[in-house]
Amino acid sequence: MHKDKYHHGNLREALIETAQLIVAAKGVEGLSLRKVAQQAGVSATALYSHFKDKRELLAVLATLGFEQLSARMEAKVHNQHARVSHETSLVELARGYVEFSTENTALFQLMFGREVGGLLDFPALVEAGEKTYSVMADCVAGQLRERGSNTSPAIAATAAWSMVHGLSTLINDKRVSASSCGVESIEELIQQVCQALDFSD
Amino acid sequence: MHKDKYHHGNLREALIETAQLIVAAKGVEGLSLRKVAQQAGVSATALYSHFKDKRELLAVLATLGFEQLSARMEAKVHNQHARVSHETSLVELARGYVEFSTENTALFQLMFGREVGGLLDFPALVEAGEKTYSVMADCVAGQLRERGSNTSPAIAATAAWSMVHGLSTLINDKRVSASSCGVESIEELIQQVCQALDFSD
DNA sequence: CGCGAATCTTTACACTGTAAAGTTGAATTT
DNA sequence: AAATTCAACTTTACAGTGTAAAGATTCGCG
Repeated sequence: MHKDKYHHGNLREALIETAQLIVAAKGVEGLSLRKVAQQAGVSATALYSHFKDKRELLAVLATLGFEQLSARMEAKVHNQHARVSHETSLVELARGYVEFSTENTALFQLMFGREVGGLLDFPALVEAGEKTYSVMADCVAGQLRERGSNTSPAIAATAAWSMVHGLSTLINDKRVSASSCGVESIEELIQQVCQALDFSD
Repeated sequence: MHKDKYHHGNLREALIETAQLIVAAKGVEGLSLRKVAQQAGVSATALYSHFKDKRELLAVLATLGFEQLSARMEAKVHNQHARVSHETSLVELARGYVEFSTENTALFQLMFGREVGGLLDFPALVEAGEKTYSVMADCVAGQLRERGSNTSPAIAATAAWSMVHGLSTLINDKRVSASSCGVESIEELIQQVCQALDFSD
């Protein structure tokens, strides 16, 4: 396919893929530039021709993560009417969010972790994050409209995002589980918690 | 006071204090054992007489953080009736939580960050985390009782914690702010968001 | 073809956590 | 009181990290 282009191939993409694999397998702290380089079959510092920093590589990974997350949530919301239940689309969106965070624990931690906190000087990353927010905000706004609520959409969106994000974090940190809440599954937990938020059906 | 005990003084406490200062000043990634040692006026590896690992030192910091956080929330809840407003104690508790997270950003990140995620094998840390949870759970349960709600206390506590924790995280990551939600202050934001949770007055 | 520039390698350095062995001095035993 | 033990601390050492600097290679363009 896309082999041996200029010098060795299109390194940049290869490095990103390798980095993604390492993060998924060993977590963020298991990612060293030298391992990425070695696993991509290239010299230790070759990376610096394509990325300014380790930070920049991480920023790219985080950006891709946000894009994945947005796509996941949108898919959930749009496919929602094909499902059995009469549940709210926010519940489905929340499921997408939580699922993403548990299926991609390390990436999720990277996206919201300390390293990215200081990475807000990467425009693409900021944009991807805002896109994620807007998916959530649109969903919430639609729901408010449907039920003729007069709550501020901005507040409601923030409340929803806070709750979904907090729940994801706490579940991943094993501080909360289905059994600790007396329900059968994470899916049910999400639905119940959304109900407490007064946003379910 | 407590100077020059055995060999050099009570190193353990001194190291902890130094580490706390460094974390507060430079963040978790700014903390290296060698800096701690140097700043405490001791050899680079002296630390290993009192801590097995860097992880263990971090676990201690996180534990102290949770204890601080619990105390802060409890104080807020108990002093609540002395305040002007007729607000719910959960709102006050949430303010305590968010305030703590913004006044101790780095520590908060440490407590819920990746390094601590893998630190659940420290019993004291686990216990301190559960204590924090129980403060929140008690507050929520009391409130449910007051208003004769039939929501499950476990679910309500999880919902409340999720929201408060998520909100803290998002504010600290600068993904949310008072102005982005169209309100004047963080205090007001918290109150509004709690209201959306259907837990305010 | 030749030249410039991008890509990649080599080498080097300061810094990290921590293992291992030596040193010290206080506490306990005899 | 002298000897011994043992925890606290230092020294030295090593492998691994990010990254700066300078050299080598090969691509694209004039």
